[in-house]
Amino acid sequence: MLSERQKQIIIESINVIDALGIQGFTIKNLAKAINLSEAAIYRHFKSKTEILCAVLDNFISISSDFLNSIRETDSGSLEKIKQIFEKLSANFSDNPAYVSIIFAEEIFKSEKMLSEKVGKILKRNNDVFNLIIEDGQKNNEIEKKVESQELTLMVMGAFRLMVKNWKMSDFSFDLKESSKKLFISIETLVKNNNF
Amino acid sequence: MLSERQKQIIIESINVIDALGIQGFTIKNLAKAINLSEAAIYRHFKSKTEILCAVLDNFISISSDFLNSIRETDSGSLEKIKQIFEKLSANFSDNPAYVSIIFAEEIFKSEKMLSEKVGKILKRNNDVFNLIIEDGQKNNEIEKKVESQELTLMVMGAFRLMVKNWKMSDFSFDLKESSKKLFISIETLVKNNNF
DNA sequence: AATGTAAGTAAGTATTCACTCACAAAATAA
DNA sequence: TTATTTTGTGAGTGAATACTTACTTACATT
Repeated sequence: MLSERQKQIIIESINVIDALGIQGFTIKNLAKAINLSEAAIYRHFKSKTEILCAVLDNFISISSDFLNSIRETDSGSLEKIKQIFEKLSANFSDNPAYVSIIFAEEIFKSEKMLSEKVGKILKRNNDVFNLIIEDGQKNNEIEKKVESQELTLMVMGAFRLMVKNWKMSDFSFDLKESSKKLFISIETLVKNNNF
Repeated sequence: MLSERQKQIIIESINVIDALGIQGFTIKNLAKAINLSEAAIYRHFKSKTEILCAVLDNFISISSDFLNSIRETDSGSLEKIKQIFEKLSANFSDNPAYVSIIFAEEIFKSEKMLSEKVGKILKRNNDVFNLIIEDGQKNNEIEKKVESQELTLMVMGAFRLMVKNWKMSDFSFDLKESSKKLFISIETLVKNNNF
């Protein structure tokens, strides 16, 4: 289990990366953010790589719980996608620093173990959407003229690009509102009307 | 104008960033890739930031020419999108290292000027797609139930995610084929059938 | 042949990096 | 109280960083 100090280090690491980029993520800057000596950091993590690893594991565990809880509900496929959009946009609005971590896979290129972990996150998210959409097609809820993998690309891709635009614009629009609007558009396009 | 040596430095910079990430993009590694001394680099660029700046300018000029040439043709909107998809996927297939640069906006966080430049690239690409889609809606070629900005998010977002997946999978599938498939799916969904 | 210049280098500079170590204070256990 | 463990620190380490300096070489122009 993670100690309180370790959790704090993870949170501040995300903040430092968000503010200064991966090049600004140094032990010195991290220690300054926590108001601790550099040496003290090493009482809680044995290396910088281990900190980055913990940052990713933290994200994996949070999003796993969330995705599983949605998959288990007995709502329809479109309703599930709507819930994912709502939850994710709410989370990012509350904690914008997370965006830097989640959409900047290149950050973790330094270590093979880290970039593999990121690859798995991306693949798992893809699989979750794909399963939901496949179910929707079987239930005649979602358009069947287009393969589920292509629909997944559009749904995930559009959401990711929206979040990226939000960040690049310095969070100048309401992400939750945009997210709602995007979902309605997606629903309009992919809903099966021939049934 | 850029000298031959400067062009070489730009190309090798892209290769180094692609291979080692932004953290591995050091003057030492760059010099090694060109087989030149570190000091010699500074005969051609006065700083590392200036090299990164040249890398971005190089990309801007290439893609500007390309996007403008497509916008000027008198093909339909969907045909234009198809051409963009074809051209981009062909370019990435020929020069995979470029993907690292174009989809890794975080690389350029170190300097404000660089990150602004990246923001402008993203916005311009968005505007190009948006204009094409708006035209298509006016001509009753593209579905009007969904706003053009939302369609733009889906088209650009899906394409970007496809390229990202390609890279994360170590280029394990044929990008040009996937791109073709994605376009057909998009066409199926957004084509106006009520006219 | 003499001169100017572009393009190169070896060997530095100062600074920053991740990380270590000897030791001290504080919390916990006996 | 005393002993032990946990958590902290200041002052280092060697390696790496971007960049500079003093100097050399290759070559074109006069």
